[in-house]
Amino acid sequence: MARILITSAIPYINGIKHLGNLVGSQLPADLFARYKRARGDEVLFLCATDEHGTPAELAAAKAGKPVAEYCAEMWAVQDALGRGFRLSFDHFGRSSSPQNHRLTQHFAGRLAEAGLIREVSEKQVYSNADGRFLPDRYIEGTCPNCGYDKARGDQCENCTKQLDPTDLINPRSAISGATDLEVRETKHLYLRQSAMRDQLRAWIDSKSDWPILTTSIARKWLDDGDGLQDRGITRDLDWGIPVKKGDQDWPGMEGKVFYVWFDAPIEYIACAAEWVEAGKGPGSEKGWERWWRTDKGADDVRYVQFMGKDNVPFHTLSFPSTILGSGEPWKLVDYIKSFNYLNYDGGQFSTSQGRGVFMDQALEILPADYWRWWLLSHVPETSDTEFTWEAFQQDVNKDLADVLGNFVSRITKFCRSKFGETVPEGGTYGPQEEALIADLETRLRRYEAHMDAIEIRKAAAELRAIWVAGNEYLQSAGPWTVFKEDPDRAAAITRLALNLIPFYAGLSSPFIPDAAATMAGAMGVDLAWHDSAETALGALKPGHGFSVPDVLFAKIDDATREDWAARFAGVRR
RNA sequence: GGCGGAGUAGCUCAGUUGGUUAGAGCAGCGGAAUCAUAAUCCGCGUGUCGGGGGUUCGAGUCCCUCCUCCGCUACCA
Repeated sequence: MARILITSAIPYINGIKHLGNLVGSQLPADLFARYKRARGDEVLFLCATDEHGTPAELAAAKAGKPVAEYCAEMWAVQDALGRGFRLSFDHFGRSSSPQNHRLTQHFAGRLAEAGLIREVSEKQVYSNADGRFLPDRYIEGTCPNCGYDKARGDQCENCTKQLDPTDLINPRSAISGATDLEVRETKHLYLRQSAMRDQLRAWIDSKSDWPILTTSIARKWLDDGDGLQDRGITRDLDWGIPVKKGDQDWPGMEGKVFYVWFDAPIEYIACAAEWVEAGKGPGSEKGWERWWRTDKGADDVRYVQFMGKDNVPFHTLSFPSTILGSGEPWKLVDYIKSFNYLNYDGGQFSTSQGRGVFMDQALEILPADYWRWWLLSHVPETSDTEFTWEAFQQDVNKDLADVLGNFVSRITKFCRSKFGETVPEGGTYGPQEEALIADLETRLRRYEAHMDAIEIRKAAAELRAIWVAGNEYLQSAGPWTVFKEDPDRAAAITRLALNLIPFYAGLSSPFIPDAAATMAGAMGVDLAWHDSAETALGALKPGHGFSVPDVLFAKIDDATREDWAARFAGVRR
């Protein structure tokens, strides 16, 4: 039994995530976690909310709430939506947790002792009206290059020229519009990533099995320009983890907090501690260390991270710098699965424009399984991919309703009408059944291989082919015709077809857990993964009772699809 | 501008280290069947593999160049 640690990139606290966010990390991570658990591995699957930073403070202010209260509420919303999508986190934590405070401060202290932290005094724009320092992109003004009047302090969107906030003509706060800005001196801590460059490169180079998307981004940062740059890890904000060296104060850094990208990945570790302290893990207080400390039992753990491509630099460079730089035996990631973007009907999903489908809306209109199946079978693994309502309707109707749902319906109803609601007795499996079993055995091996390799689209295609094989068999065996001449033979065919349902339920459960549970329940068995088609297809014995389930997947009709397409069009540019 | 990714059938996408007639699903057309959610099964694919040039006995696959789209560009996260 292998031990697998799985983390999904942690979603930012600021608002409800759209389906593009979901499919880019949490959903594929959940698929893998469910699969590995089904195969009998010991899995710890963690996710959390990423709560710190300027956008959280601003969102809270907009909502008229203290930031801690706002984050607590949004955490509850995201937690509920995650459960709605059947995301099977062992724990859904918060980067603002006391555990993360302690660990983040611990890592900073270790890095300081190792000489990997330097203090930098720098000038930053302060807005008196807003009472806060402004990140470069929260400053707007006129571009000195092209005259565009909504240029941001880091870059002009119009002419793409990179800017410094002091370059802007008539600068103003993007938050309030205030022009009462001044440049102030402030002191910050920098993580000396440049000193870690060779160590990081050697580590990246050793990962020959990683996707090109992952390693190429990492190498670009290592080699671009002057090479890997040191990175500021503190901010002048109220909401965050106070800057400390372990449990000691950090002279000169009073009132400052760690940068969200410093503390967010550490939450992967802290989340395991939250899991234990919430009483969900092993009893001992330090039980989480057997997942995270190679000197305390984590040496046999395989750690797999899931994330969108925009997160790769932080997971291949910044977070490993933190871990390696600590000099302590923390578990490093073994495999990074990164994803491209899902586009929405010819453009991007857009939170700010309300364009696309958001997690809460998706669950309002359809059960989670529909979304899980479509999103996972179209997950943007090798390139960006496209969501359209027409494709969604067609694919879901065909795959779930026609191929899988109807298979369950046709055989259970056929059996009920000819033999009653028990697995029929009589006849034996012959050459047709042996051929089917052999075919399924081959397909099952391929399906497992794709799932093990986290080749999600290929796995989905193979699973679908396994469903199709049931219809092919039924069609060629034709029990409805055979029944008239040879009821015993029809009974054997029906018995095998009924046995496919629990088999399909197990194999399908990582993709469509609710329907899988319904299928197993209707057949009066526990949901289980079957390693062998031959064993699985003889599991239900003659006389075993079952019930005809309700329609597993109702079809989406054209009028409904058009209605949704109009409702979620949002505002186009 | 720099770096990275992508451009393959009407649509969404596969195409390992270059090797026989470039594949799958959907959509479309034809047929079979009638157990079933009018659901299934079988058959049918000449597409300038973004354009151009090159290497090679042979290129979707390697090299050069150009075009288009997307992402990142270190103070959004």
